[in-house]
Amino acid sequence: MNKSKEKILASAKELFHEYGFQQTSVDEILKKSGVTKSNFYYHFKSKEELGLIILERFIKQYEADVLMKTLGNKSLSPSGRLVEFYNSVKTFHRDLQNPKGCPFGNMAIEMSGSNENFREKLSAFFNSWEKVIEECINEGMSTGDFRSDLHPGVVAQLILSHLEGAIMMVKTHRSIEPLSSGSETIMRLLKAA
Amino acid sequence: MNKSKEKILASAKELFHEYGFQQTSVDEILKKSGVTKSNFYYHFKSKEELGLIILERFIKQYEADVLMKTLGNKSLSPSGRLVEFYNSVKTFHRDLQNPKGCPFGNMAIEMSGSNENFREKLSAFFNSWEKVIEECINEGMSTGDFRSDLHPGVVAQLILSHLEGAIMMVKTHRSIEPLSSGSETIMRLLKAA
DNA sequence: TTATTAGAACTAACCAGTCAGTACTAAACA
DNA sequence: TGTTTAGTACTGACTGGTTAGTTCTAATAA
Repeated sequence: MNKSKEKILASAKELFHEYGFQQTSVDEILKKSGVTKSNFYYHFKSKEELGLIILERFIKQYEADVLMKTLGNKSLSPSGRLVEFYNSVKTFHRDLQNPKGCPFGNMAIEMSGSNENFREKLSAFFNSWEKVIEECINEGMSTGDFRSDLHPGVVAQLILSHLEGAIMMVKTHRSIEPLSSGSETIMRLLKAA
Repeated sequence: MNKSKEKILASAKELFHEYGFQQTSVDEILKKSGVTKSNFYYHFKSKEELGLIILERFIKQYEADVLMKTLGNKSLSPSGRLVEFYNSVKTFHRDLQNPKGCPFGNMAIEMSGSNENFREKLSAFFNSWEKVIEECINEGMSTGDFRSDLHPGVVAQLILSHLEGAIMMVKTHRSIEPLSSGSETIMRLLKAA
């Protein structure tokens, strides 16, 4: 059931990632999904509502499919988890013919200045993402995986900031290099002496 | 002379930074600058041409007013230059009531996927920015300011990626903290043992 | 004279969003 | 059994407004 609604969600998710929220018109979503405009407004009260629903879904999916399976994988060592996390991010961005950037980072830059609903959701998600990294770093400092002369929270913040910036560079230079070489350097800088 | 042209350039520069290129209409630029539409198209053949000219000007201004005066200030030690650079970036973003993000990073995310002219200019600028950082790091490794067990180019790339990501976080969280604490951590990680 | 500016009317495409009405299904009723 | 009712999903035509860009005439400044 709700075949049209799911088609809209799937098409819009792709278009928002590739072109951004504001640069994607409702008509383009309609064209891609093959749904009529009136049906669209039967399922969603506005384009903004659709965008927020897609963002929420994407966050939940990312937490379950990426964060929990890499940074939260307790069967690996803390440094092994971080490496796995970087690998999955690299795979996500390398598989694209022309890199579309981080869905969350793109939206944060595009929407934070003009829409508080998007900004608040993204700010909260970045915080929780940071927390997941922090836990991994904290454990790695105990086990001796990582140097322990820094605050885990500060290191986690640095890792996430760097990741978002590196993905921006991947998109701008059309090359995976800034992410792969940057993540390797982060791993080296974090190694215990 | 060219009073109208300069007014257009100044108004559009601010609007592009605050709302982005695509989200700023020509009519809004006209309203802010007090120039008529026919006059606008007398000076610029299109909105895209205006955007590219503003980007070029902004790059040159940034290289002269920020990069050369901080990272290129040979009267300071290499680590002193890097600290000065971070200070000037922090000041730029802290002075804003609500942070608008990095003009170059914003534009890179907004335009890289849809306009090759913007993407190429931004990619080239990020490369040259990286080179300026690399020179400072390289010299700092010789003087003993920085640890020298890493390639200066790779470190420079990491610094720039992190900076852009941190500014994204400043914009999203509406707080300067990710940038100030991140830059401090970078300085610590780079210190010679 | 030549460069610049003003003004206003215009186009064609696009924008988000609305509307009255249709089609189908399934349960409730009599 | 046949009839009513209700909810869900859907449609095509439409509205009012905005977009970048054009075309004209006429005034003003260097």
